[in-house]
Amino acid sequence: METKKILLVEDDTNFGAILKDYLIINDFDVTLAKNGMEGFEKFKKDTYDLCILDVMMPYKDGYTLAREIREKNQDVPIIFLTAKTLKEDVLKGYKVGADDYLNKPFDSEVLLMKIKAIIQRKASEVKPDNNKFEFIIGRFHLNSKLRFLSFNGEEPVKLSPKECELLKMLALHENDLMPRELALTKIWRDDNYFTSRSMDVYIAKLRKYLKQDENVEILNIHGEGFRLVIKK
Amino acid sequence: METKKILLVEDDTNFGAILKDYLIINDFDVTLAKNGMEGFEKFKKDTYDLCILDVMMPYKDGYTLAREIREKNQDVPIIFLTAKTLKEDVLKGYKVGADDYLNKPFDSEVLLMKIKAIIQRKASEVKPDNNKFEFIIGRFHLNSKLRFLSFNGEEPVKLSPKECELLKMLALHENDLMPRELALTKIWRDDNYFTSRSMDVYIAKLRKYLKQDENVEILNIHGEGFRLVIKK
DNA sequence: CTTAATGTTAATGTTTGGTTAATGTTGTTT
DNA sequence: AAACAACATTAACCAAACATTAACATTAAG
Repeated sequence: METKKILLVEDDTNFGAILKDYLIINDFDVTLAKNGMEGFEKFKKDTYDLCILDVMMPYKDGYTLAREIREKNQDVPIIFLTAKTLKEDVLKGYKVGADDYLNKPFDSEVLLMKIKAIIQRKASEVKPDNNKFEFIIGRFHLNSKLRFLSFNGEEPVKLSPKECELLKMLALHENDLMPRELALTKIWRDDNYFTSRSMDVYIAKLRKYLKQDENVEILNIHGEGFRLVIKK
Repeated sequence: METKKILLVEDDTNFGAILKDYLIINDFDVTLAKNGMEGFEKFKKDTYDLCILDVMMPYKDGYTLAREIREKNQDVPIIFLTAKTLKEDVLKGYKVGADDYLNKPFDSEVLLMKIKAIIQRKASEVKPDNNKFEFIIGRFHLNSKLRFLSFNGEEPVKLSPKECELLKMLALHENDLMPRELALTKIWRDDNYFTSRSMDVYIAKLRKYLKQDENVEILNIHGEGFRLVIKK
């Protein structure tokens, strides 16, 4: 399974760092934010599989942050950490859309268990939503579930995961701009010089496949992204 | 929503009765059992939407009961109630296939919240037909109840439990992707490096059986899962 | 012009899968 | 309680698939 990204928002710097390290050791990709403000900024900049929020924080508490996150994204799982055991708080947390609730001090293994359970659960829920997997691209036919690309109904070629996701994303923006940044944050889940170059390599690969059909091509929009054009 | 049936297994008669009444007031149809034995009997006799099991019980503890229930039914949600907070117990519970874990004393509203969340979640999960147990796979015939696999109507071979479940799951996704993760979470109830390798070993075993029929094969979709293809 | 962005191919690095065999585990028989 | 049978997991080794990085060429934009 690919490494999952976790946004951890915790104002206790010490505790936050320890928890972050523990999660990293357990194969998660963890981003730590020290308060609600920072947490929200980081949330907007990237795509996370899970958010772990401390409830009691200065400036912006966990509930408020959770509500903001929910506005942007109804699906990311949220786990609250809290020292309080008041049931009103627990209920409030669930109301805001929490997936789970942990009282401090908690056992790290239990947290790990819950994280795995929640991520797994979400994975199976998201599937039906993600169910568009057949695309017509000129005389090509893409099946992004089986990662098959066939030309003119011929024997299909197999695409690699990245090739496939990228082509799918281009197809979703057919004849329109597919921003570079979008592909990088959604597919590469990271936006830097190297992932960007890696993406260019994949564009080249896709062009090679697609050149069979002279009416299909991937154009670059300098500094912005790419455009899959399909002439008719 | 129609009334949901809950099986409540709790040896403390007093507490059990109170909890039962509370749940009935909240529109659930509750069956109370006083111990693991009785709980299992009642489970077999009816179909429940949820099981709430006390962990500490005489004769048959909650874990053992959960395991027996899981053998019969991989899908019913199970919630454990326990006075113990030992992490080993919590982990053990999750391993047996628990959906949640509540420490006594717990707040009844919180329990209600969890029950609703869990029932809703299960309802939204797509259910492949679980009662089906006869499959035609090319010239093979699989009976997943008896765990028999026969070729061309010849004398059947006996499959091990894991071989059988895996083949069944592949057959349920005939010619389509059977995600790795699905098999791991449903059959192995755990998704890690070792269970994943274990699954690969079983794929190899199945391929050995299936190679008698040149029109049947198990293909890999790198990083995603497997595909049982049946050429016609 | 000059710089930053992109195009492309090849080389290098990393992860996943295929397979067989050895080792654990569990429950049953002697 | 030793031996076994049936099954499951782990180890080990290899190959294939995939992804990233490097290197160099080309192009767009100010």
